[in-house]
Amino acid sequence: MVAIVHRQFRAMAYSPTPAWTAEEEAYQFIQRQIRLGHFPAAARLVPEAIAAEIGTSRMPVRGALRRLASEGLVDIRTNRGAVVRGLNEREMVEAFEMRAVLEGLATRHAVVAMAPAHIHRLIDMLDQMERGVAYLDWTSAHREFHEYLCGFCGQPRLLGQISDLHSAVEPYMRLWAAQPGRIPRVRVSHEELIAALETRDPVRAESVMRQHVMNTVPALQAFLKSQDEQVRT
Amino acid sequence: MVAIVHRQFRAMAYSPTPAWTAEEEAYQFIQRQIRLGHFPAAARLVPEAIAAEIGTSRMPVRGALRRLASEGLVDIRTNRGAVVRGLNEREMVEAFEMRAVLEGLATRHAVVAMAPAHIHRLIDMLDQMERGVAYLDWTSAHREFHEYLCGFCGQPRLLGQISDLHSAVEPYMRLWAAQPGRIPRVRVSHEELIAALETRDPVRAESVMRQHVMNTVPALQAFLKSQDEQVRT
DNA sequence: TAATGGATCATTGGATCCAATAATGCTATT
DNA sequence: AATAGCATTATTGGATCCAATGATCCATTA
Repeated sequence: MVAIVHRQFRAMAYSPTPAWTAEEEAYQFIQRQIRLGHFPAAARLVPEAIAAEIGTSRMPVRGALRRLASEGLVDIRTNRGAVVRGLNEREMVEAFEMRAVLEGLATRHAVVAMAPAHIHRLIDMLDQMERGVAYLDWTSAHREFHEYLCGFCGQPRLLGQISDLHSAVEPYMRLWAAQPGRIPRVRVSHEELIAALETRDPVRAESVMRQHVMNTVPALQAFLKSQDEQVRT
Repeated sequence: MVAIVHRQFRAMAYSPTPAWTAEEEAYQFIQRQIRLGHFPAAARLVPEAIAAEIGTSRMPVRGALRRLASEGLVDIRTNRGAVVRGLNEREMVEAFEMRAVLEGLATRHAVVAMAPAHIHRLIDMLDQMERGVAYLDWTSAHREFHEYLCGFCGQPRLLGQISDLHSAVEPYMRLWAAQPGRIPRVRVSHEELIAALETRDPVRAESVMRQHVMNTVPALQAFLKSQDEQVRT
C-alpha cells in the first residue's frame, strides 16, 4: 500500500546506494524478521502474505526465499512452501565451530592490518555493550563488534560467510542474551581477545579468536536444553 | 542426459526431496557448465538462451542464477544481467584459505569417525587418480577424494560450504591440472595426509589437512600469473 | 571529423495467469 | 463409528505479458 509509493520514490531519487529492487526489499525484510525472532523457527513463510505486507507480488518474495534457502535460513520443499529453518543443538554447535575457524582466519589477517586506534574503537564498543548504552541491543552490538574486527581482513567472500553464520545463530543468541547474568564471563573472554590483538601476533590472534567463539557454546547449549524442557512440559 | 544421473547424486546431499523442478535442472546445468569451464569467466549468462537450451522459460533460469549468485559463482548487477564470476589471484587465495580451515575442521571430526576400511578406500582413490584409470578426470577425482574424506564429519552445512568453494576453484584447478608434471608433488602431499589420518589424532589431522590444502596455492598462483601474461601479450 | 544528443532496440524485473501438486473436508460404506 | 475414497480448495511452480532500465546506433552540429 504505502510501500509502493515508497519504492517508486526511492527509485526516482538517484540512488548512490545499491539499486533497490523489490526482491532486495523482500530479502531484507524476511531476513530481518527471522534474525529478530519475529518469524520463529518452523513458521510457514507464505509468499502471498509477505508480498501483501511489503506491497509487491509473490514473485520477488519467491526469489528472496530462494536466496535465503541457499544461505541456510529457510527450508524449501518442492510444492510445499517455505518454513523458517531453526537450529537444533547439533546444528548450533556446527555453526559455532564454523564461525570459530572462519573468524579465526579472518582475525589472523585482520590483526596485521589494524592500527592501535582500531583496537581502541573495539574497546569502546565493548564498554558500550557492557553498560547497555549502545543504540543497539546487546546481540546486535555483539555482532557488530565481531564484524568490525573481522572486517579488517578485507576478504569479502569470507566476510559474507561469517555474516550468514551470524544470521543463523542470531535468534538463539538473542533469546539467550535476554537471560541475566551471562555478561561478566563474556566480558572476560572479550578482554582476552583484545589482549591477543595487541600482541599483533597473527597465529596467536587466530587461536584466541577460535577459542573465544567456542567459549559461548556450553552456555548456549545449556540454555537450549532448558528451553526444550520447558517446551516439553 | 547422462548428466542427469550424476546430478541426482549431488542434489541428494542437500535437499531431502529429490524432486525435479525446472529450476533445479537449470541450476545443475549452469553450475556444471561453469565448473567444467564451458562458461568461462566473465561470460554473459543470458536467461533466454539458457532457457531455450534446456527447454523452459526464462523464469526457472532466473531463480537458478540467483541461487548461483548467492553461492558466489555468478555475479548479477541489477538490470544488467548475470556473468560468470571468475577469481583473480587474491580471490583464489582467499578461497583456498577458507577451504583450508573448513576442510581442516571437517577432517578433525571425520578422522574419529573413520574405520581402517575407509582409509583404504582413500588410498585406492589416490592410486586411481595417479594412474589415470579413474572414470573421472583428475580434477573431479581429486574433488571426490576430498569430499569423501570430509563427508565423515557428518555436518551438512559445513559440507555444503566446502562444496561451494570447490565449485568456485574447479575451473582453475582443471586448467592447471592439464599442465604436465604437477602430479608427483601432489601425491606426496596426499600421502602425508593419509599418514596423519592413520594416527587418528584429530588435532594433528586438522593441522595436516590445513597445510595440505595450502600446499596447492603457490603452484596455482604461478600458473595464474603465467596465464595472465599470455593474455596481456 | 569527433562528440553529443536522441531515438531505437534488447534485456531485465515484476505482475498476472495457468497448470500441477498437495492439503482438507466430506461422503459413503462397512 | 471409523476409515477409505473422492471431490474441493489452497498453494505452489512455471509461462507469458508488460513496463522500465540500459545499451546501441545514427544523425546532427561544432
